[in-house]
Amino acid sequence: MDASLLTIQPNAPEPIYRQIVEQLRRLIAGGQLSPGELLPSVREVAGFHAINPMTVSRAYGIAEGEGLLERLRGKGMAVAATQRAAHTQAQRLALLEPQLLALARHARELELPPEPVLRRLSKLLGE
Amino acid sequence: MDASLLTIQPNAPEPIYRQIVEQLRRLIAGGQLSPGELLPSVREVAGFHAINPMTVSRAYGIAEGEGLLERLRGKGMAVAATQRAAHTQAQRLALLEPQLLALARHARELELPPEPVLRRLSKLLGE
DNA sequence: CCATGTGTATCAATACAACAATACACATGG
DNA sequence: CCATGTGTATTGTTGTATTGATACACATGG
Repeated sequence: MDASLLTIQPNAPEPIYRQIVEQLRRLIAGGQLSPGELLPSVREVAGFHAINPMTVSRAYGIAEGEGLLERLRGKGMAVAATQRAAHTQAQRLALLEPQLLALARHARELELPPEPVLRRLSKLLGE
Repeated sequence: MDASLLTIQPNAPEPIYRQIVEQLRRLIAGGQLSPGELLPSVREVAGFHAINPMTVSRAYGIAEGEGLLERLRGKGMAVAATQRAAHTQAQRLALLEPQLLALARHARELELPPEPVLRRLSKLLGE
């Protein structure tokens, strides 16, 4: 894996370390990261995105605590072998559920009918 | 408007005062709150949701600064008369755009095809 | 052996959010 | 007039979170 695969937005309200964790979770579930695959080092990610190494370390530590990654002493962090190559579609969809719920709630507050929302999302998904 | 119309999640990562502002923005754009309509008082909202009055005041102040609300001295806060009764559908859809973009990006990281995502959202919107 | 590469423990600095307790200016309504 | 209702400025405190700088322990590989 290359450090450029990660997308970091330093100015987003969501903290950087959590952006990394969530992104790792999805990339692993989706199969873009395979079990055993070595991740870029803390310093490599930090240098590439101009952030602090400790911020990356924190993200890695949390991901390890969740069983997403495992430490290879002296080597670095790798995708945990206990992770399946890719989750089922239903499992992956479940990871989107909170976001889908929030979106539906906001659409209701905006009194938006389903169609235009679905149409717009459909367009964004097809790119 | 009743204080119960607002939904507050004290444990959410998003700060309370911003939850209120964003919610007001959508309720006004959607027309559930009409121009001139009086909002529940700071103390009323705070009491109902067991939060600090100053937190509500802060939200009201920001909403006023954005032109969503206006102060009626001695009365309280009301939906600004400059707000149209309801925005056009396109305007309201635009308020969802950031969320839709994030959702599309996450779906791509999960390697999810459009169909199941759209199907799930469709179900949530129709309730 | 030791230079080099891992991750990270530790401490500090900063910012932010929420709460609490007042006090104040203002308008309303009896 | 004045009790009561608005919102808000002020000050202080608390708790949490985020990021950063530094130094360290450890394993690898020549």
